[in-house]
Amino acid sequence: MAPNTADQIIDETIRNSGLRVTRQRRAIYRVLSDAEDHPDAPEVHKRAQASDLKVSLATTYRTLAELADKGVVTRLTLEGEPTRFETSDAPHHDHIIDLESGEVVEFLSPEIEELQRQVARQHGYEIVFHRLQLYCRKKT
Amino acid sequence: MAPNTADQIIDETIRNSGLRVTRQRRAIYRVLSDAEDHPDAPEVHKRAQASDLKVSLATTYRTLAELADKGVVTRLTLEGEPTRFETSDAPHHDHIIDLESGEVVEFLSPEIEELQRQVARQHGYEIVFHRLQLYCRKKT
DNA sequence: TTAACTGCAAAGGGTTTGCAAGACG
DNA sequence: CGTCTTGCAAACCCTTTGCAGTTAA
Repeated sequence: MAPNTADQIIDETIRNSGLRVTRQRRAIYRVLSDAEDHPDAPEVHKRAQASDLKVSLATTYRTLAELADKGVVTRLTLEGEPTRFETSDAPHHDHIIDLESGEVVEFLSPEIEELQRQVARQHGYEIVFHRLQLYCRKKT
Repeated sequence: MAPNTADQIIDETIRNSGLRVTRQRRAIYRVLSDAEDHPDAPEVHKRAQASDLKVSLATTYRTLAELADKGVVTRLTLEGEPTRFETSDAPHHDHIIDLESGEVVEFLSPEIEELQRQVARQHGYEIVFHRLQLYCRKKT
């Protein structure tokens, strides 16, 4: 029977990735699940603290790295700032970064994705993953 | 009268960016000028040493940062590795990263560029700069 | 001459790791 | 219970910085 509550889904996600389910990992993954934005590791740590449990910063880094390696979480590496994280459950998307506010907007462009595949193919490659970031300012 | 030797062009480039021309900066910029690949700062330092002159690592970092801020040099920020550098004199291009060998291949796609502009516009933005990286493996 | 630049060595910031104690399965 | 995980603190790596001496213009 399929899991039905958010918590069950979280546990399942962690377990399916081959890791033991611990309170710390649950708390960390939930932070990303709930996040509207794209927090970095210290920020995830801070939010995880806000729950009942005490999670160390080391465990936060370790867990984020593990989950990212398992593909359950995605690293967002921006120019000149610490790595941010997001869950991988949303469909694939890329990012617009507002240079003034730092806000990050997600977008999806199947046309660009297709052209990327073509470009890669022309060079004898196939894409494993890609990063597309548009550093923008609000149009006047 | 326009500069005619490679060395004169290098000096001109540095001077035009508003910086004094020093032997260190000349050596550092020349390393990037000559590079076929995309070296990081310690590698640029190592190559600059290979010339006559002794350049410190601190100066290498400082110079690369200055030249990047002036737009003469471009930072290449890849996933999980130190920042690499390239001169900005080549026309704009994006990068394919070979995950096996670490090799970086440059490519150009006006179609993708145009689609990017459209996407940004749809979200009320205009692009200041962008990064597109295709992490690939050789097609079998 | 004098403001800009360099080298050195020490500091910094983000991230990782060794180890002993604790918890999941 | 055995193994995986955690917390702590120390270590790490890449990069930046303060300062005294040097150099381009």
